[in-house]
Amino acid sequence: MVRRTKEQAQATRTLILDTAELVFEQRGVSGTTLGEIAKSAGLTRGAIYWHFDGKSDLFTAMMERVTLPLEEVEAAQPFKGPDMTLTQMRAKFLDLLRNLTTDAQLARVFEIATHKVEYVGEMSAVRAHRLSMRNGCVADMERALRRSVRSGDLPKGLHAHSAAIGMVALFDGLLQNWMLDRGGFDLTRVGARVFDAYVRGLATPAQGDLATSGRRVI
Amino acid sequence: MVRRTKEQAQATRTLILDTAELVFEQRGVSGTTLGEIAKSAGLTRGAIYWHFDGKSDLFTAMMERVTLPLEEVEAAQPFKGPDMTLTQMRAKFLDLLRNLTTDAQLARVFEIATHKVEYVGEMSAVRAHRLSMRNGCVADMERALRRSVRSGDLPKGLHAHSAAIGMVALFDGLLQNWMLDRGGFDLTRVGARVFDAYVRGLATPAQGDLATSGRRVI
DNA sequence: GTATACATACATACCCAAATGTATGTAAAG
DNA sequence: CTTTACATACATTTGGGTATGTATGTATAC
Repeated sequence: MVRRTKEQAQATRTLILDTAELVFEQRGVSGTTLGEIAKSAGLTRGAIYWHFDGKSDLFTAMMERVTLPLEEVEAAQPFKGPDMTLTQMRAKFLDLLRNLTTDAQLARVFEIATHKVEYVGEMSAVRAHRLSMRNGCVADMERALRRSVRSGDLPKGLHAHSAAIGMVALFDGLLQNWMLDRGGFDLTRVGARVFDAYVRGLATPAQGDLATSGRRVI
Repeated sequence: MVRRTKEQAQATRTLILDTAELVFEQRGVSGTTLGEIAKSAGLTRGAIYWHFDGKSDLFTAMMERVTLPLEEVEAAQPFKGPDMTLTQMRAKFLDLLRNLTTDAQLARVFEIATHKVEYVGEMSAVRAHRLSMRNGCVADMERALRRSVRSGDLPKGLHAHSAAIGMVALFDGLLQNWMLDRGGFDLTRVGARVFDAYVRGLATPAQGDLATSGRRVI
């Protein structure tokens, strides 16, 4: 049997991408050969080379299948992003956490992007992508914080940039730690608690500089 | 010239480890060949195979050269670790951040361990190691938090486990984000601010459950 | 003190499995 | 009849492991 219909061919392409996800996760990107993916999918390398230019192209396609939809959602709300409130940012982040625990594919690809690929050569794009995402999040968060300062919900003296960096680091860290040991804790629940604690801390003015004055912090 | 003295041989071994660090960082662990390392060090693969069993052994030795000293420091204070106060934990974490910005070798190895190796096969040990480190940190932090609760510095209702997870995630996230773009921000300064903000948040009791009751957080 | 014997610290050379890329075959879809 | 969607076959490269060569350090005997 050869030559399938267009729908069948599309199904084959999807099968290759799905299989690549699984094998990449198990053996790492540089550790898996196209032959492994093909065999695991019940195909030959010929099929893969027909649909993709090579491993790098396959990897990119696999990544974009997940990241592009996420970014389209972002792009679909051109004016909301930069103008989100803290509460909206909170909801957005918690949604992301919830999605990670719900959507197995998202978790798999995230796992690959963080622990199963080396940020080097052609794969450096992943790093650049992560960095630009982070920078965007920090910028959005910083705007949201400044907005809260203007509205009086956060104190005037707040160092919005540092606070934003910390907020994003907090979520990224939670996310990374959870990926290190899925099921180790309830990502969404802890995420909410920790977000709220941090924001309460931002809302509480630092009395003197306890830390640097040599006194006990707590 | 061949057969060096023991000191020269030790120097060669160190040279190989140093070179491996640089090449691993540039090309990724699985992307570098022993030939590359040898050539870059002005040696041949024979020298590497004399000192190490292979790439995996070389990698392990390179990691342990950095991690073992760190853990010995830890082990040297057998009773302090579990009994640290929050302030001591703060100092410890901030020291780590400071070291990362100061010690180029530490930063290089950390970069390799986080972005230049795939957590798969023999390299899974790195992941396991990171996880056990994190779990230890969370446990220590949780004890420190409970201690602060007992001393009245933190409120009774504090969910110490979640708070500890958040604290560790906060630092890990900062660290990761800083590694993504070194020089992007002042790691130590932001780290201190963010730690203090988070602790202030823990010290501030949540009034009602603002978040889950549908009201605005801030 | 010197000769001998062996271990050490590499360099060189060879072999082999595996992975990539490509070229070609082929049967059905359009 | 041409193109598509693969499978098959082949050529080339590459890296890892290992075996071997070799010059020197070092210990011991005498």
